[in-house]
Amino acid sequence: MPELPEVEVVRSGLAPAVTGAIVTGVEVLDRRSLKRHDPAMGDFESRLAGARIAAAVRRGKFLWLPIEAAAPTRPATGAVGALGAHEPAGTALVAHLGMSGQVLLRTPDHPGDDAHARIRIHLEHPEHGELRVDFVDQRIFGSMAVDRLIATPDGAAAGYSAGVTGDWAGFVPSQVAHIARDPLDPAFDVRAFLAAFGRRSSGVKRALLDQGLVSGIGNIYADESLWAVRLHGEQPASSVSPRRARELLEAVRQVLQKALAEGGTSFDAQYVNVNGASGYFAHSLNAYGQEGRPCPRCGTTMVRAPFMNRSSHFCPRCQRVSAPRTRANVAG
DNA sequence: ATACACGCCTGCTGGC
DNA sequence: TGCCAGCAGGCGTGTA
Repeated sequence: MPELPEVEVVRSGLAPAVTGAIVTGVEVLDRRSLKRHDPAMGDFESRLAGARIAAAVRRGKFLWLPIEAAAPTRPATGAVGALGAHEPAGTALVAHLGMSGQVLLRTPDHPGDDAHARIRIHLEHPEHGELRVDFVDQRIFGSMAVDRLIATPDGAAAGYSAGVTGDWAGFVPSQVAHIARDPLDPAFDVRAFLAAFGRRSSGVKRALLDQGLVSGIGNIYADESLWAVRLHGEQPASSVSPRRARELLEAVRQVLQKALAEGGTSFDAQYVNVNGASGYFAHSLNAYGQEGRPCPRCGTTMVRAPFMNRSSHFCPRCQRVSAPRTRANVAG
């Protein structure tokens, strides 16, 4: 369930069940799902055993659960607030769903019959009792890892956690540090984004998909956002005026928020929330997967074109590559 | 720093 | 029926 709305659906479903819970057991059924776990952190299972989960946080498509270890693993010298900007501040269980990952919340007696269950985490929650979190991932592009938390450069909360805050709030897993804030993050720097966007010579779609520039957007929501503002994905980002770039950003925000309100996009049972239920945004798609159908705006037949080893979907009439901005046509 | 090709995995679909 | 190419919502690395 890869893009921001789908990951947020998982985060919000997970949060009330796991916050405050203690890890009572970890089963790694396929170690390939630990490919992003740094062995220098120690054994994945024993790092988690006995830990208490403090929250569920998301930035872009990354999800993490800050944890308090069973026993202190660092000297209690100084308060958390006194930590230097680059000092480790605890750890987190990091999850990325890749292309086909699911995080399913279950009762402990749920049959473990998923063909692609890779990791099972057993929890004891003070109010909800025993729970099980199953990480299911057909293609194994996703992963789980225990990672150290490092301070955010801007000091702001590292990601979205629905207002739940703690000492971990200004800290991001080291493997997520290079990921830009997402467009729904209150600390998202619009001016910095517009400046960086305007310096890109590559097409606007490639720029939207660059998680180091702006996170959370994948192929579906890139196509939807570009359709909304009538931009062709191959239009060089540097040729788009700041005003148009701002409109694009606003379209991205609206598309993500609408998808989130509808529970995300599901095409099949592969993409579900923590209870295994599908979202409804697929019914609201205007561009993605609409090739051969009329453009909802102008009626022209929508097309699909190869793009970065996958596909772009757009209206050939509404969305055309325009001439680069020159001094002449900017002035005129 | 940015830009781009490629690899990582499994399973389904459509064409032959 | 069988086989195989092509396709799928993502990210990291290596190379210029």
